[in-house]
Amino acid sequence: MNISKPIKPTESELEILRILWDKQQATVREVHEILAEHKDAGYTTTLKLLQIMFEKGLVNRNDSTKTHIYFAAVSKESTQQQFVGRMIQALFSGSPTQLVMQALGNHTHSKEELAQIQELLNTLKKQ
Amino acid sequence: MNISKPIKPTESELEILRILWDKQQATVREVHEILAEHKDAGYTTTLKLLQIMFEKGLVNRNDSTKTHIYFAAVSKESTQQQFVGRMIQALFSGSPTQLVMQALGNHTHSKEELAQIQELLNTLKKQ
DNA sequence: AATTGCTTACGAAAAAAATCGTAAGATGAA
DNA sequence: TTCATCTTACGATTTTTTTCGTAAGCAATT
Repeated sequence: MNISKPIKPTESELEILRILWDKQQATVREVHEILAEHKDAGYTTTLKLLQIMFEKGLVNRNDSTKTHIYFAAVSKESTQQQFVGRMIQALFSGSPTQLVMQALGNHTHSKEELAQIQELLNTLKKQ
Repeated sequence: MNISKPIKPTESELEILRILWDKQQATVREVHEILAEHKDAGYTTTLKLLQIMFEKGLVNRNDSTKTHIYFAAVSKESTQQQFVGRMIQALFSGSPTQLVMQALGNHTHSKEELAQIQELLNTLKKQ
């Protein structure tokens, strides 16, 4: 059980994690190619970032092959939770409800999505 | 109409904005005293931060008195919106619903709060 | 074997953010 | 007036994050 305090990914690290969550695994080049679509930094920048993330324990890698393969070492869910919690503290006076209201009221949701939220809400009300 | 792109406050700037939103206005010393409860940095650090925020347009100040008085120049609401939007993009694949589900399901809400959410949900469903 | 092109490692520079030290002016009390 | 205290301004340092240049190894092709 590794209950060490969660490492907070930086902005750029988050971009990379996003890619890894999406693809499950990727080489530096693959990550870099995707990043390059939106921002422009050199290949070694991406490499270095991945290496730092590896040291921090944000990602794992398989280096049995010459071209290493990287995986996210932190789950999307726990990272989401970490950031949402942070945001609730920093911007919503510690009130999760206020965040829900804001995300619900100021963004569009399809009929199906509203139904999905309703379902969760029903479950919560029963407790 | 000032539609210049929103300045993204840094972590420390956010802490200060929080105080200003709460108190409406404050002197550097007041802000500093409150900050000092939780983190420890010198007075001039707080002063400098406020000065930088003033240059960026995050706060305004009344300097007609020797001891300047600072106000938030950006609203809590728009800043919340900015950060929530960012988070939806960065961590929830652009889906506001997913954020709602997470904030709803993984945090506790009182009976009254759930009712409040239900109310908003009803309004949205009618549209 | 030599060349080309890819890879990792790694130190170091650049940029951004946070912190602090010091000077100088104002104010009020001694 | 003089001293102590508080204030702002501001340059400089420190710390964190991001970016890059270069060296060295490996593999395929010539």
